[in-house]
Amino acid sequence: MEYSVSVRMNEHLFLRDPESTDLGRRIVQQGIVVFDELGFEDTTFRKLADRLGTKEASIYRYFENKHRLLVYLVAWYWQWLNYQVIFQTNNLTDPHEKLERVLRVLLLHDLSQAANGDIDIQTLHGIVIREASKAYLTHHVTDDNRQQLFKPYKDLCGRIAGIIQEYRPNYPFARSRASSLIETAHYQAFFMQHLPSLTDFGGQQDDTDLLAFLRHLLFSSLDGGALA
Amino acid sequence: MEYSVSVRMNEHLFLRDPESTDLGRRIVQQGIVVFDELGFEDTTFRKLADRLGTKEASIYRYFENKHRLLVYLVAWYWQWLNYQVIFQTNNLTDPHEKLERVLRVLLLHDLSQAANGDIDIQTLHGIVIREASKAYLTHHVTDDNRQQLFKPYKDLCGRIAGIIQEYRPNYPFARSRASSLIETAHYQAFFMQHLPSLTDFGGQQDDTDLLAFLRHLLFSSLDGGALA
DNA sequence: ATACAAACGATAGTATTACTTTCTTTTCTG
DNA sequence: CAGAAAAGAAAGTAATACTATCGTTTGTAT
Repeated sequence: MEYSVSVRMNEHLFLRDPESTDLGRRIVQQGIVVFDELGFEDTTFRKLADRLGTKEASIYRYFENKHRLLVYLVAWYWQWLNYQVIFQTNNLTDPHEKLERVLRVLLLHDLSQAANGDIDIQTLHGIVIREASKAYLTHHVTDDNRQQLFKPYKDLCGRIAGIIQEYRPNYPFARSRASSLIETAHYQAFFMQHLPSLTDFGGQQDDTDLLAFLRHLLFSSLDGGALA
Repeated sequence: MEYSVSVRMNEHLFLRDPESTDLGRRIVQQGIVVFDELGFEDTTFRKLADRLGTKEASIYRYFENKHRLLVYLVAWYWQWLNYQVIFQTNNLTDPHEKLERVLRVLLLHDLSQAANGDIDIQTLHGIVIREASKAYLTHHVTDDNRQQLFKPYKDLCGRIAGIIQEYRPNYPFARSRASSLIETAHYQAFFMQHLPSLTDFGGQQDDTDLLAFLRHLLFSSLDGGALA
């Protein structure tokens, strides 16, 4: 069973394609490790270069700056996740069951073994939870958007919104419902770990309760009654 | 009618209380303007100092760094909002009506005139939408939390969760529901403005539809049926 | 009115960051 | 095996994120 995805990434996401060379792949792989260990703010290309036994200048040949590296990693994650959603819902007919699978994919349930080459999905998931919103919460979001940097995220939202429409054709907020589902899954996971009093599942390792919350929130909004 | 709130802010939020001096108040007031114009990343104390006709060193006497200034502004906003929720729901008995008011407060409906001294609430609201999550999405969130920097946010969530419990005593996710309500209100507003295809109210000025979405999402989750 | 402290202004200095440039050597490819 | 692409190495620059010191102003208590 080979899950390896080799989707082509948008050219604006890098200066030189990191998938094309050994150093490039190591930058991405160790980039994930360094972001995870130091956090986005404290990460520098210098530190990453030291860890790779190379020089800053070499990394700059692949990515304009660390923000672009983050955007690349996050985009890669969304593309991978979109693929997982396709894979897990393809053979299903019941939209309810499809949404159930989407929920599990978002929490990376049963996907840890879906290893992909040298990318550590679990660690990348953690980075997405803590750092992904910094990819778009910038002053230059409009320029970045014009360069299609967020297309993978939009594609994933679009796909989930499509399933929502299948499940309930008259629901008028499919896109917002999809994006809020993804976002809610992530910061609730963050709160659960770091600011537990903002959740009802404080300090748990297991995300069974988080899944229950998301499931109830999703289906009650779709099954529920009166819409303005 | 005087809305002016003079709540005491947590001492860990600053080095010297900015409310105690003229320069301090101007740092806060112009800090909002500069964060709004340049965004958090491109803001520096140097630029803020230039605009104030003072020096970096003077600002450092009030705030350890710009992250702390952001945390201060965001905390101020949550405190102010919490006060508004209290004010707007105090005389009400119907929890449904209370939640309706909460929704409107979150979107700053009918509050623009609730001016507060030299703080521009509308602009601060914009900063909270774009930058607030950077206050806690850091590597040092646990230390910051230990210093109670996020207490105002927690207090607001706690208050809203309390109203949710009043409305539906058996709902098991009141805290998560409250925090996800606040977060959803904010990034949907951000998406609406900057990444409209992630929402169903693309590019609108008016947030009537956003309010409708949030209302439906909230009440369907609370009025809805079966809970696991 | 004066004395004392607190606040502010002004200057300078440091380590680090976020790059860019250039040139040489290695590695890959046809 | 020739040429191109990639990587290594060294150096440099402007800006950032502070810290330290010291003199002057301003506010406050007596």
